[in-house]
Amino acid sequence: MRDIQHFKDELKARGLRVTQPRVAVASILMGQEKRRQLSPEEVFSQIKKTKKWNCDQASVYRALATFVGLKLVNKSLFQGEASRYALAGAADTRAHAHKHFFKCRECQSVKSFHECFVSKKEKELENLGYRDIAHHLEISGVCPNCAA
Amino acid sequence: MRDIQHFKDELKARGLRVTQPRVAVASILMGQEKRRQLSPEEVFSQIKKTKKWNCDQASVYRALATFVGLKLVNKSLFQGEASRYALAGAADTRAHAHKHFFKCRECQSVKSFHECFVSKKEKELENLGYRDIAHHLEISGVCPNCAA
DNA sequence: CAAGTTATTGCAAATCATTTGCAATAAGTA
DNA sequence: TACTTATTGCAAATGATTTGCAATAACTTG
Repeated sequence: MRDIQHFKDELKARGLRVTQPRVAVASILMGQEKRRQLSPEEVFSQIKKTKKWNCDQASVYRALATFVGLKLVNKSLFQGEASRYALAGAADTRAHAHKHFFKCRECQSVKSFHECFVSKKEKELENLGYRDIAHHLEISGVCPNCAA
Repeated sequence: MRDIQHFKDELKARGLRVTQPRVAVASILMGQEKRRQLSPEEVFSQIKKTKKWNCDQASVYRALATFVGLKLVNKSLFQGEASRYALAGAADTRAHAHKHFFKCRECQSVKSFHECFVSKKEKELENLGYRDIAHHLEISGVCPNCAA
């Protein structure tokens, strides 16, 4: 699960090619501590640092989109900011793959909640016939530190 | 509350000027049926239709931002789309001012929930010392109609 | 109500994240 | 090893939103 091989297998399983940019993006995300979320720009610059080949931003965007499609990577958005990506949970812990974040408008610190406030509603909707439900939640404010 | 005068009063109360773009933006939003959400572009083109003066997009954006700051207008986002704005609830029904939406990826129809799934969590955070908490939630998927 | 002050505007140009067209390239296949 | 085509790198385009700035119009005050 935490192995690059998993990514390769998933790609092949869908008939997608295991390419240099995809492998690089996957490794970068895997290399983050506690699944830190990275922006495409951050991923890109980390790849450039290795100088293994002449990678392009567009390819990073494409690779990230591909992985999101494969549900191997989660995308989060904070209003007015670049999107951020992080490894999705292991396939067998899908329930915990989804997290929400609080972001402090002062110090930019991020606190994450390991619970999903919407899942209950999503199940309701599914029972009503809704399909392929996805959601994005962003919470912001001023953290206790900065409020003081 | 549903009167343009309310907007004017709020502006004055904060030492902001009652200007042509602001009044126009407020009226447009008030003119929507069931608080339909409009994009800045939609607001702008409606203003242009009146041809009352030579209004600029930038002024619309600024007016909307101003009203959001005054909490007279709510802003919603759907990933990858322009932001959308609608009148906030009346001041005395603040609790219901906040809504969430489900958007169908096929037919683009929007269903709104008159409940907030996050308010409970927000209260918790407030008790922990967090301040000025705000959030944005977007739910998307395929509605029963399109799923069929 | 006229003159003065300055918040706001219209306009144009700039950002910024993200996307796209396309010819060149490299991954998977036969 | 040659072939087919998905994917890339590059460059340019998008599209929403923002910003600098001089001109203007809202308030304030005398």
